[in-house]
Amino acid sequence: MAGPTLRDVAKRANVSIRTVSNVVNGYAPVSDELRARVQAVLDELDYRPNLIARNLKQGRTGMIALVVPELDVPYFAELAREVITAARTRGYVVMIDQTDGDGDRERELLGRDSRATMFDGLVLSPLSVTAEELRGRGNRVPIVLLGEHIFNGSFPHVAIDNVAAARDATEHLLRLGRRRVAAIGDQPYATGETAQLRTAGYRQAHARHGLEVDEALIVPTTHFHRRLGAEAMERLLAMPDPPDAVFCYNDLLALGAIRALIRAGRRIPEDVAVVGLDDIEEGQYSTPSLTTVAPDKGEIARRAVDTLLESIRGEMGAPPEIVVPHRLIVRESSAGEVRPSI
Amino acid sequence: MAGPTLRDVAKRANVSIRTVSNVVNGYAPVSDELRARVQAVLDELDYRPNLIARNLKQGRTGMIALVVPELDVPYFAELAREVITAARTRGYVVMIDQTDGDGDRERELLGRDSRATMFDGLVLSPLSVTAEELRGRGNRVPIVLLGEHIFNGSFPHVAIDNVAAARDATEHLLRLGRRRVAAIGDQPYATGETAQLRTAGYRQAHARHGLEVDEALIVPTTHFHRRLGAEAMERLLAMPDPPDAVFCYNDLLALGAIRALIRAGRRIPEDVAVVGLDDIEEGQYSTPSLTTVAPDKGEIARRAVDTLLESIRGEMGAPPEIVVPHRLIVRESSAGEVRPSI
DNA sequence: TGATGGCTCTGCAACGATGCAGACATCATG
DNA sequence: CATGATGTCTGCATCGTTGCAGAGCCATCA
Repeated sequence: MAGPTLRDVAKRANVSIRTVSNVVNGYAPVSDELRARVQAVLDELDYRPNLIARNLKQGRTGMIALVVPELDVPYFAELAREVITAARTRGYVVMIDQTDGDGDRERELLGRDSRATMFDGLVLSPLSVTAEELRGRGNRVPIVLLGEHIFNGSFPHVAIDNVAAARDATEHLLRLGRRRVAAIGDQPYATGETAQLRTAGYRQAHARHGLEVDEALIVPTTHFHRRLGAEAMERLLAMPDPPDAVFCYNDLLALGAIRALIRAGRRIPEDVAVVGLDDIEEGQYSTPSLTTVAPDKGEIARRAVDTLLESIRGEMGAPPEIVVPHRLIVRESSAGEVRPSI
Repeated sequence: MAGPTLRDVAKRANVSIRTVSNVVNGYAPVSDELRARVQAVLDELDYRPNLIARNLKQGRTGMIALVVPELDVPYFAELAREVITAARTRGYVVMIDQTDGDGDRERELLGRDSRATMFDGLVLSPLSVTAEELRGRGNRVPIVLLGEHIFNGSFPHVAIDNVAAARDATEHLLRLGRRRVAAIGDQPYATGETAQLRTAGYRQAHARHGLEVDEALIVPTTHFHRRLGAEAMERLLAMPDPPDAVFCYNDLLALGAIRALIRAGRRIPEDVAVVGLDDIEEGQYSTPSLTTVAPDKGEIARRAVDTLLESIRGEMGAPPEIVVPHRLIVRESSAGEVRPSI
């Protein structure tokens, strides 16, 4: 199973190991004649460099790790794709791991037996691990954080402006004349910073329009999955004074909500308009297609990888807080007629 | 940046490097007193083993690579999740790469500069690379193939029975009384083996029911994406005698077809019943929810990883052809009333 | 002719860990 | 007391590669 090494090639070609290495890498000058002879033996034995040995010598692996909560959540799958692509164009490959939103698994990464040392850097989309934990564990692997946890400037960090994104989504609904706009996805507890930022944006939009927020219209969910979106929508529909629009904190919640609305016989957007956030491809083909706030995922991935590589090269000053643009994409789920404002 | 090595710890604790290694690994007996002293220094310096060096010495990395066409295609995302999970429980981590269905990128894997040698094994879901190419390149990394390319027994191989799966889907529609069942997704060219197997199953179902296949109802597509499913459906609807059911070769095509049907004002399943294949989560929440043939993805992943690990340990005889079970899941897109057979 | 420089090519050491064989001390046994 | 067994601990070699310093050799030039 084990292939030939530089030594095997050297012996067969009657040259030094070093010369074979030079031929393989094209580093030092080698006469054409000798190069041809060595190359012939390389071909004959089908030599492949042992990358592990090379990595040890050079102190780098050319691999970065991407850690996300769940790879089969479309947002993360689409993001992972972009990260892999961005890394590839920069000469890196990507190991992917999932934490299943399990804080212990996130912390494992920082522990003594973590495989993190095999990677030149780490892109982490954290759910529950805190900045203190990250800092405490004197981990030696450069890290870039993704997503929207609030980190106090200790780590480089790439995200959209969540407050603005939620405000844009909500204002879109208010401008359409909707006056009872619900919000699905708040997470009013320690690890729910992202959700709380979105709730803040939702409130800002109301404030800008001089409207009171009906607290009963803010429905928390423990996760951002389709089923929970559907359940939340059902609860909203059971209210005596149900909403005429709903802003869901991600597209999956929105697609679940749409499903519940259709099952309940409501028309979208005539009876209830729906807006999501993430712009997953599924939302383009759902019925109705989904209005959403689209983060620039390619840009998130590229900035994250670039920042990580800077950090790996030791070129980084203060950890940057990178804000990536987003934009509202209006589709059928909110494109219905505008009702007259009161 | 570089952390302390065994040598640093040994020097500080006044013991041999070897003893520190023994403490770290718990290999050889070390007296309690000495162990405690060494452990204290390990903690003090926050020693982390250099996994690359360990890998070099042991000749293995504990990493396998998973190569899929597109990670943001839900089927592959869900499969990747299962592979990562299966690998983790067996002590491995997973590097993921995408080929974008580009044959050259698949072949790169086998080339001289491939990073494949960094991994203990490779799970490959090939689109265009052939068995000959795989065999030709004397690659030394154990491989397991996923998906349904026909490989002539040279490589271990995990897949569902595509003919049976397609037959089950088609028969389901025929049993509902549908008589003009279309097929979307044939690929009548070299790299379309999977699609061709599904077409064969589609024909078998018709034969079993003593029905002729209307060749005009078989619509090929170059890829298995939503947009192409919608376009194919539009073409079918434009026919003078349009279908009353459609079997799509994967769920994305089916979801695209559903989208086109709704836009055209057709009722599902009353006017046209739809069946997909893959059982991606999205199909549970679409409107209507999607009848589909579900491969056991967890089993595919587990068998693939187990087979790969056997191969890595050199315990493999003839390369196994593993067939994983599938089952039909009936949902709204085909659950409408049964028409009387003619 | 001898010094100089450039071009090739080589051997040694090192990256940081582990396998192996053996050294040494201690203790029990005949 | 000699012997062997046992339990700890150590040093050397090694995994396959690359960095470094330098050894030859030839041509050039004064």
